[in-house]
Amino acid sequence: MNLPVTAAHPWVVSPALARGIQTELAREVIREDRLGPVHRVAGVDIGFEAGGRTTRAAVAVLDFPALTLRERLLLKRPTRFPYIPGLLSFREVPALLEALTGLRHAPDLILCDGQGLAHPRRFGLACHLGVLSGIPTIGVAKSRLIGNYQEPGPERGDWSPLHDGDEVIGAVLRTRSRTRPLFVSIGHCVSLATAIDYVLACAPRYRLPETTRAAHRLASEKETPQIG
DNA sequence: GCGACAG
DNA sequence: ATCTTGTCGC
Repeated sequence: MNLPVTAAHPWVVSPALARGIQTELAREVIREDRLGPVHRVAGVDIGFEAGGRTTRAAVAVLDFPALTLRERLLLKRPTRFPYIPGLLSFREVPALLEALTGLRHAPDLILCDGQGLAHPRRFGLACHLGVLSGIPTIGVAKSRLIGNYQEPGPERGDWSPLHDGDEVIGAVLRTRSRTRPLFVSIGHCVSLATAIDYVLACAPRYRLPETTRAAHRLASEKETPQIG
C-alpha cells in the first residue's frame, strides 16, 4: 500500500527535542472535515512483550458501517523510546506507521488509542499519526491527559466539552450508559463533531470502539504455535 | 517545591 | 502498558 507519508524526522531524540518537534508539527494538523466516504475504519494499538523490550504494533481494519473484520496486521520491533507522559507518540508511532504501510488497502479513517488535540502542545498520538500518514484520524483515550470537564450525563451519547482554559480541546463521551466515558479529540482532518459521530458509530455495544477492541486483542494475543 | 501524568 | 484470580454487579 502507498501511504502519502510526510518526510519523517528522527525518533530517537531527547525529551526536549521531541517536544520541539511536536510544537512544529502541530502547525500541520487540520482540524476540519477533509475526509471522503468512509468504507474502511482502522483501529491501532500497541502491546509489549519480553519485559517491554519488544513493541507489538497492531492494526485492525473493519468495514464501515458493518464493523466486520476485513484485515489485521501485527508487526514487532525493538522498543526504543520510554513512556513519558506527553511523548507517547515517540514510543508508538514509528511502529504503527510501518504497520500501516504493510496493509493491503489504506483505511479511510483511523481511531487511535490515545489523545489527539487534547495534549499540552495540541499534538497527541492521533495528530502525529494523522499528519505523518496523511490519513484522517481521531483520538480515543480511556483516560485524561490534560483538560477540565463536567461529568457528562449517564446515557450513551451524552457528552461534555473538555477544555484547557477557554479552548475546547476534546469531548468526554459516554459510549455506553452508566459506564466510564471516553476522551475523544481531533486527530487530523476530522472535526470534533464528526469525531464524536464516528466513535459512537464504531462503539454500538461496548465502551470501546470495535476497531480498538480488535486491534487490542491482536496486540496482546498470546503466541500461538503455527502449523505448516 | 508539589502534584498530575494518554499507554 | 504489564504483573494476575476471583469476584461484584447488571
